This record gives sequence, structure tokens and C-alpha cells, in this order.
Amino acid sequence: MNLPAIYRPPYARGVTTPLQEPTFLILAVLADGPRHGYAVIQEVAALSGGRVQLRPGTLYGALDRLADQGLVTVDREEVVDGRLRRYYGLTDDGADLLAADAERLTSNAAVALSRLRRRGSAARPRPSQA
Amino acid sequence: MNLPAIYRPPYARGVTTPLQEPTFLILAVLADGPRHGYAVIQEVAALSGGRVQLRPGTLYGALDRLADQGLVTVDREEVVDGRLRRYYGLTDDGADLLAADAERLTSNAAVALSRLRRRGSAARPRPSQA
DNA sequence: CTGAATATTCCGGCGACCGTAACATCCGCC
DNA sequence: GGCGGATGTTACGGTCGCCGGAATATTCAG
Repeated sequence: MNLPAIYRPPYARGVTTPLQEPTFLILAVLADGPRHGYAVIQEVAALSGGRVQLRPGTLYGALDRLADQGLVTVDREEVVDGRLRRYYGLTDDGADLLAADAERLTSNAAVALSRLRRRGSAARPRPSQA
Repeated sequence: MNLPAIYRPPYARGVTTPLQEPTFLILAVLADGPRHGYAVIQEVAALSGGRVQLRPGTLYGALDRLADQGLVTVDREEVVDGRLRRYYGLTDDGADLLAADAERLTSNAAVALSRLRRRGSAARPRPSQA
């Protein structure tokens, strides 16, 4: 079962290779530098145009999972005003995986758009002007 | 609040708006014209470079679901050598959703790559090499 | 003192996908 | 002339990421 090379090297056990959108965006946020959980939620919302509103359960669950997989690590912890802040940072493995997955997204999008254009020759109602 | 318009119009109840990769690729294959299930499996494998090997359960489950959502329809049925062939075709709603999702993928990939580039120039906390 | 924002933890539940087997027909091979 | 493989669909148990919501705790606005 020739696993096609892409999606294997560093992604040890259990790594859901095609990242889902929430996980992908979490890694994307951390690519800019360490962040704590709550900041990730806000930044994901911002750079998805408000489309993706991470739930606490999703975020912290994903962070734990990604830490287990070695894709992120706890950078440091602070206590501000009695509240805990745990900063997570992207590892090199995480950056590699994110880059590979971004490539996958680009490729998939290109394939779909190319085939949609071919389809355009047939009948198609256009209610809105793009 | 401002639910970003994209990802709402035709995607009535239960439509998992961010398409997962198998679903996305199924729609992409059908964008080229009607296909029967088995052909979809092969074509998805081909245009994903062999990375995505659809299981029967995934494929036919997805087709039923997509048909319920009005994103694909049964185009026609043939019996060839006593074996059934059911052809599925993309609806206009399906094409719209696929186009919107391709845009989402492109955008997400761009965001990730841009942030990864920023990361490369600054600090690499994990000295793996270079 | 009530409510919103900050920040994390916990838990039940759902749905897409996986993995595999079954069933049926036709073909190549030995 | 039977065995295995390709074609094509159906069925079902299981896994896992995400959702949805509530709890906890502190600070600041009204």
C-alpha cells in the first residue's frame, strides 16, 4: 500500500493526516509565534473572517492532541492577574506538516476549479454578479 | 454576528459546510460530468496522486448524503453485464458549494504559507538544522 | 453587585470517515 | 472448469475530531 510519501515522514502515530479546518488554522496561528489558547481562538476568528469560531472544547482538545503528536509544545506559562496563561508554540514538525497540508489544499482547490471551469460550458443560471 | 454570507445560502440543514477532503474530491470529480460510484473511487485516487483511496463505505455514504442535500443527483442507471451502474451528477448547488469551498481552501493555504514565511525569517526555537 | 471579558477544564453527543466483509457477474489463467 | 481478480454496490461496527454547553476563577465597567 504505497503510501505516497507526502504525509508520512514526521507524522508519527495517529496523526490525522489531512488536517481539518480548525486544526489547520490553529497551526497557522501558531506559525506566527507562541500564543495562549484564548488568543488562538480570537486570531482564528479574525483570519477566517469570523467564519470559524473555535469552541473551548475544540481548541484545548486540539492543543492537547497536537502536543501529544509533537506538532506543538508548551512554550511557557504565565500567571496574569491570577489567571493562567499557557503559551503554545509550533515545532519544526508542526511547521512541516502545516506546509505540506497547505500544499494539499492548494492542489485540491486547483483541481476543483479547473474541472468547474470545464463544466461552465453547459447551462448554468447566474443569479448574482460575482 | 456577521456570519460571512459565504457558506449559508443553499446549504440547508446539516450540510457540513467545510467539506472534508473525501467529500470535496467526490464533488470535484463529478464537476467534470456524471460518473458512477466505482469510477469516482478511481478518479479520486488518480487526481490525488494516489493519496486518497476512498472506501466503499465512505463513497456511497457520501453520495447518499450529498443527494439528500441536493448537491448531487442520480443522473441515470444502467445495467451492464447484470451489474448495476448508478451515475451521479453535480447539481448547480453542488457546483456553487464546491467553488466556495475551493476558495476557502485557497485562502486558508495562503494564510498558512504567509505566516510560515514570516516564521522562517525570525527565530527558529528548535534548532533541527541550518 | 451584576454582567462582560479573560482563560482554562470537563463532558456528552454527533457525524464523517475507516475497515472490512458480503454479494453478484464477467474475465484471464493454469 | 475451477480459482482468483476486476467490476460495482450494500451493510455495519468502530474511531476520532469537532460541537455545544456548563463550570471555575479573576478583573473591570456600570
